[in-house]
Amino acid sequence: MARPRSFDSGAALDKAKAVFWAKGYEGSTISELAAATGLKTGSLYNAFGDKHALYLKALDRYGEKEVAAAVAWIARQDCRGAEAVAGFLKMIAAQVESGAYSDGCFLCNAAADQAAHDPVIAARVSANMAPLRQVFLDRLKGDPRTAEAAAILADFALAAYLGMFVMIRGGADGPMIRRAVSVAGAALSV
Amino acid sequence: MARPRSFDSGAALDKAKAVFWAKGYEGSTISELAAATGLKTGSLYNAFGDKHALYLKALDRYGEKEVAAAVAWIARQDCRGAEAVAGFLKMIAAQVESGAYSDGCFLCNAAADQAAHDPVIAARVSANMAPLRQVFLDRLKGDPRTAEAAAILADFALAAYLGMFVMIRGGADGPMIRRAVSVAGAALSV
DNA sequence: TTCCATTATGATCGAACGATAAAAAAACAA
DNA sequence: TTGTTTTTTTATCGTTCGATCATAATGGAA
Repeated sequence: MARPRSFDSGAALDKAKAVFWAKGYEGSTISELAAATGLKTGSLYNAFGDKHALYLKALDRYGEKEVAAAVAWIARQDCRGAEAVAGFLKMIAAQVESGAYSDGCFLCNAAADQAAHDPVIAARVSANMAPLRQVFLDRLKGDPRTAEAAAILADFALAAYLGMFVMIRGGADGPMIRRAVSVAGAALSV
Repeated sequence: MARPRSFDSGAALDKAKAVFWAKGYEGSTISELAAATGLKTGSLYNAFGDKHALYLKALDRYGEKEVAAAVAWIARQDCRGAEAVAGFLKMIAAQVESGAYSDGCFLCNAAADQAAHDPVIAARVSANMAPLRQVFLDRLKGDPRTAEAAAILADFALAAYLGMFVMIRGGADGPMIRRAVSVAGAALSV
C-alpha cells in the first residue's frame, strides 16, 4: 500500500559502483553518482543512504559480482591448484592487453585510497577480498603440500594480484604485466 | 633587494607530501596543507602554485628522498643481485611489522588513486618509480642471466613491491606480508 | 473510488572547497 | 633613510560540495 520504486536498485548500484571504481571515493560527487544512476539526489539518498553508505554497498556489490565471478572461474578450472591460480593471473593479464580493467580492481583501489583512514571501509575491503584469498588457499592446498606452505603461497598470490592491478592502473603496458605474471605463476608451481 | 622567504620550502614540501601521502589528492584540502606546513594559503600558492602543482612537487620530492634512499640501499648491498632485491623486500616487510609504512608507498597510492584520470600525474608517478625498477634491473642483470630474464624478474619485483604496499595499506598484518615476501624473494633467485 | 504510505521531483540549504586580491610587513640596495 | 620588490597576512571571492525539505506524483489497500 505504497508507491513502488520505479527503478532497478541493483542496476543503479552497478552504475554507482562504476563511478566509485573509476574515480575513488573523494573523487566521486553526488551529482556524478546521480547522473550515472539516472536518479535525482533525493531518490539516491532515499534508496541507499548517504555517500558513505552507498560506497559500502558498492564495495559489497563488487564482492558479489566481480569477486564472486573470479572465485567461480578459479574453482572450476580442471587442473592442479597452482596452475589454476597462475592461470587466473594470466587470464587477467591477457584481458588487460585487450583493454579491459583500465580502472584496476575496485577493492585494490579502495585499499590504497580510503582504507587507511576509515576502519569501516577497511573492514569491508578485507571482507570482500577474503573469498579470493580463500579460493587461492583451497586450490593451493589441493596440491600435495602442507597447509602452511599453501598459506604462504596464497598470500603471495594475493600480493601479485594486487601489484598487477596497481601497475595496470598506473599505466603499465601489457608486456610488463605479462612478464610480472609469468614469474608469479612460476613461483606458485614450485 | 626583496623580502626573503621566511620558511624552509623544502621542509614545507615534506609536510605537504606527508598530507598527500596519507590522505590522497582529493582527500587533502588546502586548509590541511596550510595547517601542516604552517603557511597561510596565500604563501602556499605563492611558493608552490595551485594544489595540482603542489601535488606534482610532492611526488617529485618523494622520488628524490624516499625512492632515492631505497635505490641507494639496494645498490650498496654486497651480495648477489637477486639477494639484494629480495633483501630489500624483506627489509620493508620487517619495518612494516615495527609499525612503519602504515600509509603505504606514496607513488603506489597515487597510481591507484589519481593516475588513471590524470595523464600528467601518471607520467610523474612513472618517472619517479623508474629508478626503482632500474636498480632492480641493474642488480638482476649482474647475476649470470640474460637481459631479458632480468627484465622479467624486475617487472615481477615491482609488482610484488606494489602488491605488498597495497596489502599494508589495506591493513594486512605482518605475517601476511612476510609470507608474501618470502615467496617473492625465492622467485627472484631461481 | 477514496485513502494513504511511499517514491520522485525540484529547489535550496549551510558548509567547505580551491583560489585570489588588497593591504601590511619585511629586507636589501642605493 | 628612502625606495623597491617580494613575502606575509587577512579577508573574501564564486563555486561546488553533501545533504535535506516541501511538494507533487504514484499505485496498491480498503
